Amino acid sequence: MTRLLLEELDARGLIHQSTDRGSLAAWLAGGSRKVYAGFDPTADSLHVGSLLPLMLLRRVAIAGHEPVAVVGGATGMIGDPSGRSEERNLLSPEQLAANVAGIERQIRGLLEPAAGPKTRVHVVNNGDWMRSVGYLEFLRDVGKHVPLSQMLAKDSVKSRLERPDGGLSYTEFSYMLLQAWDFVHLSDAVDCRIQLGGSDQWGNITAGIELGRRLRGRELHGITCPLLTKSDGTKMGKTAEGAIWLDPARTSPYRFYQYWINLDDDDAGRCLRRISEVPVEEIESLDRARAESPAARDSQKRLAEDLTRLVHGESGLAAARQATAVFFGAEIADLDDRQMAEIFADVPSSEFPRDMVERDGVAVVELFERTGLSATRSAARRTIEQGGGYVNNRRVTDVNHRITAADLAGRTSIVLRSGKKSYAIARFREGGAG
RNA sequence: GGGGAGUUUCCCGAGCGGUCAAAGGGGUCAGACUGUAAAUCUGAUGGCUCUGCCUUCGCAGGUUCGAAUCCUGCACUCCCCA
Repeated sequence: MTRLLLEELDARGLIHQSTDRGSLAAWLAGGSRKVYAGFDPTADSLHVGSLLPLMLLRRVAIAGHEPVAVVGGATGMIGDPSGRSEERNLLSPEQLAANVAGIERQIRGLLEPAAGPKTRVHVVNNGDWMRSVGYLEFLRDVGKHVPLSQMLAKDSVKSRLERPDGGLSYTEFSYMLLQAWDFVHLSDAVDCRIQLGGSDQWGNITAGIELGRRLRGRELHGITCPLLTKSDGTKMGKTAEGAIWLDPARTSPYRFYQYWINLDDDDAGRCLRRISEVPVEEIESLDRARAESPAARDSQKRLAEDLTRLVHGESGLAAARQATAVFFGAEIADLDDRQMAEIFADVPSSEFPRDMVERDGVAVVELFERTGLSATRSAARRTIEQGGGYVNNRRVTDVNHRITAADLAGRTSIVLRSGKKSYAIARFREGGAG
């Protein structure tokens, strides 16, 4: 067993609120304990926003306890109103099942490597125990023990009721009962007595603790961590292009890596502590380095490296780094088509017939226009005349240059670039469409 | 119903017979600088088979060697008086 869980969480600023610290520590000290956190199946992949609870569970595993990840196949039918300003849209059961499956896979992939040989990783779906519970039964066995006054007093409920457009359906209102019952169920089933969550989960967690006491006379514990927001006030993991996902098919390892690289200095420090596994001592020295020479971006690099390796593995990190080198000017040569495809996964590509590059080839300006990199040939000409046109990352100096087979990187492709960051791939295939 | 003002290139906005693809600003795109940031500076900004050619100034027609600029009609917008 490495560092004690609570000490580690403290050192990383991960504890916002918790139930009685003394009994929490005593319970954890008694052996390998189960600790749970829940995940909403709102999509078939988790995104950066879910990294915080996920990493909390990894820390649980690393500290020698057993993480219990609950995927909300049942609660996802309802939608958690906590931290939301509007009523959620309901997902179809099919969609939900697909989401649950995708998320379960991701969670296992991240948690299992963190667990020692004797530590079990539990990934469960609350749909499995909720489905068989009847409505009347639930009202008698659970609802009866939850005072309405307590439910109404929760911030998540109050804030919604106080809104002028005053929306909170009975369905969403009931959400906390389901989550409370999850907690009690887990304490019955696997003796799980601790729940982790973001600070917006406090109300749901305490509801479960309360229910455990009333129904079972059992002491349950809860810890919330501060919500991770960016210094500019926007949500973590959201960019202009959309959310940053953990699924490489949705967000390539390169873009994932770049997201962390581009973080503001303050955010980088906070993320290192809260979601990376970089040791605290190292983070402190990175803090100092950042204060002295922010331009080096050591913190961002370390953060990006740690998280990309964790989520996408060593090969994903290598791909992200290679792509970074290429995107920041490294000449493109000796890359096979497969590597090209990986690096340029996010780049729009167009296909052309092979004979276009035979003999005299095509004019660069035409290719810039046909790939959509430039709106018109005139625009392409201007870009090149001003020194902003690149072929395989080598600046094009002659506006009248023609692309021939000799210019191809790899067997079939060529990488065009306009300015610093607009890329397009042109592929020339035997019989390829124009 | 009466009187007046207007419609310009992505946007705002100058132009009022040739030197107008059309000032200036914004935006955008390149370049330099820089921390893969912000700011700043420089250049470009209708199209093309590009030292030239073609198409643009609400729409249609007319005057003229020549029209975004003048005339006629039409459409739309705005303002003032009833």
